[in-house]
Amino acid sequence: MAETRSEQLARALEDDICAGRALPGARLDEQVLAQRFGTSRTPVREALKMLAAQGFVEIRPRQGAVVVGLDVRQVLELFEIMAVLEGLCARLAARRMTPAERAELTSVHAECQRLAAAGDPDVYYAMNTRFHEVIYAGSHNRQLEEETRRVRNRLSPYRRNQLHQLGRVAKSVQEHDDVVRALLEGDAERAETLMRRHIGIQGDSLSDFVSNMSMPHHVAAPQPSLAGAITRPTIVR
Amino acid sequence: MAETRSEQLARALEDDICAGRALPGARLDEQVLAQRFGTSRTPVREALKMLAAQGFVEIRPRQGAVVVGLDVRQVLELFEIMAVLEGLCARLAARRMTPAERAELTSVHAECQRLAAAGDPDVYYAMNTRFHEVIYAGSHNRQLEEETRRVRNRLSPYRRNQLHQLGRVAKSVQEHDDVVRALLEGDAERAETLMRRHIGIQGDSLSDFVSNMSMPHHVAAPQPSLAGAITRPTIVR
DNA sequence: ACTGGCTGTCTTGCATGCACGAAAACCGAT
DNA sequence: ATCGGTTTTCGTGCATGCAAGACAGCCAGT
Repeated sequence: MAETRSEQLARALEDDICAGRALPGARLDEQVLAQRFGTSRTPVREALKMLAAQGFVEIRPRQGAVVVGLDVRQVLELFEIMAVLEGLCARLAARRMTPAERAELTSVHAECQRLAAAGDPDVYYAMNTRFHEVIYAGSHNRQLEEETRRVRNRLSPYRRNQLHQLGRVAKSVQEHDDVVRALLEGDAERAETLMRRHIGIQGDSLSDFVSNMSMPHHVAAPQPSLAGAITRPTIVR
Repeated sequence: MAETRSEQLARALEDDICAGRALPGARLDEQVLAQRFGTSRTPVREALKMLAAQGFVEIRPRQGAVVVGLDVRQVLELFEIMAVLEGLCARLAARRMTPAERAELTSVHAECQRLAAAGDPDVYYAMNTRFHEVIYAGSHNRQLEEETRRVRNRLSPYRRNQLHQLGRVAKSVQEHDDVVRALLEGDAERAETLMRRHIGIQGDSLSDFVSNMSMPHHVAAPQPSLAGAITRPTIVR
């Protein structure tokens, strides 16, 4: 297998963050983590450094690591990036997807529609993620795939509840439908535009989102310097 | 100052890589680096982990770290990303740049023109970088700014000689001119399109570049597993 | 009571030590 | 001489130890 502990830890911690088990602002204590994972502090530290380099945690020298808390502005900034990245994925996918991939897309999209009708936003959320993943892969651009996924993951603590907006699921699946059509027709330009709109500011999902957010759960860092001020009791799990 | 050694090291190493002092494929020996920087291996390791997380180096467990060597395909992939990111910068900058920033842009652009006429590609290269930086900043989107710079840095080992192409400097500055015009007119759409073209595949800079490249200097990793096969003598400086 | 400084405690940052694994060096056999 | 297997060597991965810095609590002074 040949995977080092620090990598395992990094993945585990990133997962905790993305899944919302470690909330923004939560303190990540080296010793506690070391103990939880049954290692020494060293690999924990290395994992934290990696996550810091990717923007998932913030390490303030001599003050420890906390899960990054993004304020509204920063979230919007990331959405702007997300829109063009996903847009590019769609553009490239329209040109490059293999027949098998197109079939996969169609099938996942159908599943999305089914689950949307079913009505559970959380279940839909999972399939929605798969839908987008299929398009990332369809771009046949690994770097882009990784980059896009990374930004997506950074946002994930904040989008969790997005689909709980009334009617948002229906709208999402409708937008997917338009994207799929463009993709299958090979209309790269339109696919990109539609995807951008789906993710980006132009869709009203975002403004809903913002108004809902203004401090996502309870924590957050309006000023970076305040991020750690609210030192909550190291929950993480 | 409050900056940890591992951060300093990370910046120093990233700089070595971007500046071409550490070539793709070069082995980064922990002990050697530790000695050079007068520390123990620990902060060196942490720095390497950070760089690995950002895609600058690759750490193969138990086999040490090497500067990432991108093959042609991967470079093209990154250019595709670069194009949309810089395009977004331009789009946003067209709308958001302050008068002061617009003045700065104009002035840097003028300087570019002057240096282009002067004829030294390397001097122009530096000013060209500043030009793009002004636009990153003009986007008023910090996340985007960082992200774009990061991708740019990852590519930098490969673009160094790009401008040595005959006539490339003149073309570059001409494209800048078009971008600047769109920016100053506040034409976001056009600014984005032009910038995309400037960076991306549509400009012929890239195909020139590719034909010139096919293994940038001597090293490279067509197959990831081969990356370190060519273990060159740990130059780095 | 509130502010400012001091001290103690605790966590981080870095150094060092040790063991496992991989590559290189070696060696005998064909 | 080349090849397969062994041994040796060396570098990495992780554990541990130690010192400096940050925060909390305490105390004195206003």
